[in-house]
Amino acid sequence: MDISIHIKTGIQQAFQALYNHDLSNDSIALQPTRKEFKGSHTFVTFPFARVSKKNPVQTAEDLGNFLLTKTDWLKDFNVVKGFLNLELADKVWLETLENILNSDNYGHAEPNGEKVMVEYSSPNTNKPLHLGHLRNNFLGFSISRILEANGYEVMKVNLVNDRGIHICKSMLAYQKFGEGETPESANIKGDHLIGKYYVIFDKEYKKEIAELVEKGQTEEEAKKNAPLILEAQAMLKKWEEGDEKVVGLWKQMNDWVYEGFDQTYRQMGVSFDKMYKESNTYLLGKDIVDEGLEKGVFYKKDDNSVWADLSAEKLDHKLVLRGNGTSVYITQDMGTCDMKYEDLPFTKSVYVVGNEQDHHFNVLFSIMKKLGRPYGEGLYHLSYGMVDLPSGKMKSREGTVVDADDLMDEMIETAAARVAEKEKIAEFSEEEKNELFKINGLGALKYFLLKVDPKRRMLFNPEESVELNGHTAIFIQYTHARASAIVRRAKELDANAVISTSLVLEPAESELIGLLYEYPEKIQLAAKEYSPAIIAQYAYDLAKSYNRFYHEVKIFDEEDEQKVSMRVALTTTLKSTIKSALGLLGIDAPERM
RNA sequence: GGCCCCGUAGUUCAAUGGAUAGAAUAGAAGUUUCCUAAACUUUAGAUGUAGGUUCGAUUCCUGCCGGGGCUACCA
Repeated sequence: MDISIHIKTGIQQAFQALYNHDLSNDSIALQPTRKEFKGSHTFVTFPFARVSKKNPVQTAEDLGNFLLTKTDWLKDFNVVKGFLNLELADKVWLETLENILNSDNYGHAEPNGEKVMVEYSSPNTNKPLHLGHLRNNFLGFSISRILEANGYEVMKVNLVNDRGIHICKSMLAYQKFGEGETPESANIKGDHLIGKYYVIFDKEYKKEIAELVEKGQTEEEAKKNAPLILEAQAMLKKWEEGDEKVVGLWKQMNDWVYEGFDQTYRQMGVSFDKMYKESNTYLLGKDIVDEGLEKGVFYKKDDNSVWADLSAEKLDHKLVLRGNGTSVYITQDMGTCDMKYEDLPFTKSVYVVGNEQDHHFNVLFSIMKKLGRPYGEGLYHLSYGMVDLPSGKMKSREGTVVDADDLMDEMIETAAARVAEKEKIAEFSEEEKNELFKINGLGALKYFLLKVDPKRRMLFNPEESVELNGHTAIFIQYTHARASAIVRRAKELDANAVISTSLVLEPAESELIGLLYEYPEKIQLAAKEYSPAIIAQYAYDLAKSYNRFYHEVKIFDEEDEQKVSMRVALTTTLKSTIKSALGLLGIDAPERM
């Protein structure tokens, strides 16, 4: 049972009794009391002065007195200006703590019957994943976990861009310069091998352009006339016609790439329930164009091209079918929308895609709504900003792209260097050590990328992210490990982790429970706002509060048996909530480190 | 040009329209070598700019300045 339910119901009753006014549940906003005042929950009365027809202070006094006399969960209250600060009775805290302890999946909602599809990752099969993909994958995976915790049935999907001219570029370069090389023979991951040939294509292509320019062509002409690009285009045409040789090569190279991706995804700790491939979806959507014409959502120009007029939404006019009857990107996306809905009749569909496509999704969603799709209102673009590095911007053309595999390896190495110097893990086996370093390194990476508001462009500092102190995953993981140590020791001592209701809470303890009570609400909020950043902040707040709590408790633990068991109960609770919060971010919480 | 996003301590990030704008890190001063931690305490330091809306604005609205993105019959 959530504490705030008590309070909200009480306030509703008070408004009914005092002012004969029905207050809706949604209009009651409670906020944590500032630490310089007594109390845990604060109700702001300014907005209700016109209902009570009294000044905010008097309103707060009246409410406080009503709650104190008519309910049994309030210990005391104080009023500062229009702020009503509530001090809850000890039994409320104790009940809460007991609930948390007895609940298997505290903070997780019951199934709500709604289905949601989350699409993320969206790699191209012509090159390996890079730093930007890391933010994408972590966001997508974390959002999926958060939605699940909120009771949604979630389907995670990945729409792979496995066809098109850029794929042909890699294929062509391989055909010309590959000499039958394979991932095994070259001893590199499949996706890296393909990426290598994509770079080779670009290099050779540039050479050809330079030659043509020297012969008098303009740069623009040269780009169009270079033999390599013409060959690549011819290859794409053959692929579309189903040419056996081309398709065979395509399949072969795709297999290599997918093998490489699998490895990368496993390392990231993300997974998908279904893979979609553009080679299967790129022809979808033409029937929707016809439908849109019938419904008057689209119109046809003289040259037969089909357009959507979205000028009313400030989105201008958008082409949805070329004059020659072939589709554009958005045609395919419209079709994919419907296809997804057939796979899972969702109420929400989340697209985790970079903010450079904000406009595209505005257009797509607007069209689907106009077409009257039942899921139209549930379409959501989880847009995120670019990730910068201290060294500067990433540019694929200039070879300054940070490879995801390399970065993850480096993170693990750095974490190993930091954690190993602590000499606290001397008794660990090599295997245990490596496992721990992996958990630390990848946790640090995930946490750092997730703690920032997704829509903001952010700076990723690898060094800072693996600090043992500060706002980092390792700090939180370490807190979890310490909590685990206390619980372990308590078990050895046969200390009973049951709460005695006669206990009086020390300030540090009630503060800690006060933090814990907010947990379900935080998750709820995060799901609504699609923000793992809030979960990250919360995990950190918990870990930090543990330091204060720990020092307070230490003073008592030899003399006062009861306080020891309270400490164990609190520690157990803290441990499981930290673990749960980290779990929502896709981060492991080690038992020992 | 039009449209969208972002501007908060030196730096990296917070803040459902609420109280004195929070953390972390770097800096300054002090205590300690005990707890699985070079830790703990104290201190200094910020809302780009000009208006507007209201009991109250980092938050909402308008102009300006700065950064980024989009504005393809590319995907």
